[in-house]
Amino acid sequence: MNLKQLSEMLGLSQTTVSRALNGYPEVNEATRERVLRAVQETGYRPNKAAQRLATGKAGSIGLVMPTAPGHYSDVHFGEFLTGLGEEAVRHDFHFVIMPADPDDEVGALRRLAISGNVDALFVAYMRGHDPRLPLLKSLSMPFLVHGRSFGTEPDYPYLDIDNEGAFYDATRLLLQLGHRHFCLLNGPGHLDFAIRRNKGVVSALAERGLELPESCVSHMSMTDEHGQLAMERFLQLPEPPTAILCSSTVLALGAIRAVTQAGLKLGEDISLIAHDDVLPHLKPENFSVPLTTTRSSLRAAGVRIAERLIGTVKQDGPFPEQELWKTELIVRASTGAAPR
Amino acid sequence: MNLKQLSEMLGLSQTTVSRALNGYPEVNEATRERVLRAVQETGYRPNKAAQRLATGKAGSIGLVMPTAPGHYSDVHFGEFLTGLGEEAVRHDFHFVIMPADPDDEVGALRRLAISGNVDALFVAYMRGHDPRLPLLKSLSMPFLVHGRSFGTEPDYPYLDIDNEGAFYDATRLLLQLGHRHFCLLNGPGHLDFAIRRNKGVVSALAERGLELPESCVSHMSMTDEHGQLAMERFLQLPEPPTAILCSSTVLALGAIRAVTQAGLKLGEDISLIAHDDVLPHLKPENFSVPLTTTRSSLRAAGVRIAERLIGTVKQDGPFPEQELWKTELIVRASTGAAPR
DNA sequence: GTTCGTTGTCAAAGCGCTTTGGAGTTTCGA
DNA sequence: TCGAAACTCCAAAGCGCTTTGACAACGAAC
Repeated sequence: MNLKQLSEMLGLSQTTVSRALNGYPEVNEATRERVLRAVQETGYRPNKAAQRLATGKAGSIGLVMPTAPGHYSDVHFGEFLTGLGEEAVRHDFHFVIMPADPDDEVGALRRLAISGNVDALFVAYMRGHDPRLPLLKSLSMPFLVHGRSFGTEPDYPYLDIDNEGAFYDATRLLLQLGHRHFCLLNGPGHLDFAIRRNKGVVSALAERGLELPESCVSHMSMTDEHGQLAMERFLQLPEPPTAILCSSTVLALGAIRAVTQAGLKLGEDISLIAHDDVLPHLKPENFSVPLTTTRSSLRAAGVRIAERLIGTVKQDGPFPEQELWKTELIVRASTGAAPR
Repeated sequence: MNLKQLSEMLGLSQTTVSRALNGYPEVNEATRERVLRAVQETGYRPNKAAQRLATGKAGSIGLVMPTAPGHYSDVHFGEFLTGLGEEAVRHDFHFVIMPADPDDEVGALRRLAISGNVDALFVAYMRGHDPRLPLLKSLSMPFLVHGRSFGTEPDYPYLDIDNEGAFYDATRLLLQLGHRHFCLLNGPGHLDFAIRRNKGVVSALAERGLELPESCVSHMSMTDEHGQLAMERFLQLPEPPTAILCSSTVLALGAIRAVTQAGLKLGEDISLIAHDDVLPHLKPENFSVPLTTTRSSLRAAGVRIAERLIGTVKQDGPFPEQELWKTELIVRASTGAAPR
């Protein structure tokens, strides 16, 4: 069933039917209702490709999903996507996901943009000096980035959390508890959030005249396995840490395993604060020793980003160009006074 | 830059340029190279919407993502998607993801199909008597389901793992170890895999004249929190279990927490076998007591499904209509002889 | 009675691509 | 030398929709 058939069936022109469907005023209410009823009965749905071709819009936002045989799927990605979807469904928007080799993200993004398949772009996993930013700016298509790109002028629309502040606050709390030996279990070093969290820790330590030696920082993709490995290494250090900052509850999972296996008690021998993205399957309050965390909901960020992006496409704006969300520091049992 | 501009630039007709690009034989090799070079230089990319309108195909597979404010994002979903993507990227296919209220999955699927946005459909999270199946069959669009639908004639293309066999084997192993009191920590009861795993356990027990009382089965969405709750309940039973079958390593995470907190030793006081989807962030060999599992890679299933689906669209087939993958039973330390 | 807005409708152009049905050139065997 | 068979290439139609510009029909205003 297409427009032509529908309009012939109704004895109307395609113009009138189209207008009736799209809420234009210059059509008789009786006619409009007749059309609407026919649509109900026939189950007619406009062909999106044709609609897009004619209008240039089709209610979709595009994103690139890095993927390759050895590439870890990221728990955080799914959670974020759910947030995006939660909002998108309210506006009858959909996503076009272009899988891409991690080495070719820029190319994939360009292809996606000029494929004419999407109205707006979303990018995440920002890196320092991210090469996608210049491309996005040159594209004349709405976009929004989740996170920021360290080292790039922040003159692009983004939504980020205050990673530096979160880890600054967390470190400060641990310092107040008397800790002096810190380790940072961070995400991949080229990612923006990792850079900023690092910075937060370093500057809090610097206020007390302390440093964060390179041997006390680990940069790895955020799986529990990596958490365990890194933690085991930390515990081998000549001066083992009593305080751990951790970029994800997933990493913490592994790290705590290493702590326990070393016969140490979390919250007593060693304190740990992790960043909590509020993953529904991994709640910090459910850890055997409940985790002190910096918290910010990844899903909520997804919802908000979809809201802004869709609003921009529909020109519902104006939206703030840039948003920086504060995190909450929630104290539970995994932090305690430094052992002496 | 569009076809018209490109062809004018080259002094050729649109026909010839189009044919040169799409590998048709009736074009001079020299001309083809000239076209290809121009494409390189200008960065021309055909408009997908137009392509789709003209051909009816556009290299995309569609799926519905259930999502709502209270709805759990599923770790398994992300992992599976990564698998799909891994294969799709090789064929320059992309996904169209339509988020939908969980109550309206059938409607969303229909809308997605007749939107003309996709060449093929994929569905998962199959339920018993799944209402999407009749729709799919009536749609005359290629589709593939992950899993099966209990109670429906299996006359549709699917890829599934042998859930019943897996849990039958697992139960049998535990029986051989002397266990007599079983509990099953299963996924949501309306889902097909949960039904079949239940069946596997029941039939293995029946061979020994044992039953699985309703109080010994839990049906919950697969989060570690639910795992803990259910396990706590099991441990309160007048006759507490010594053997646990568990539908996911995520559930196992919580269950083991409950076991430990109850002062019981995994692999001694209580044995547990979990199904392992090979989630990269949750490896059974890394649990404090390594987990005995039935294993089948979710990502591999994603790759295979994309392969079949894309092959069908491109008519590369023939592919087997139905595939049933065996799982592996891998024995680690979480299973041991029944305590007496 | 003519003129002028309104209102409701339509025919046709156009979005960027593929594909059908030729048509002009060469090539080659008879 | 000629006609048939390749080779190359092209003009135009068509995919299903939106949107522009025009046109009747109808009162209201002059």
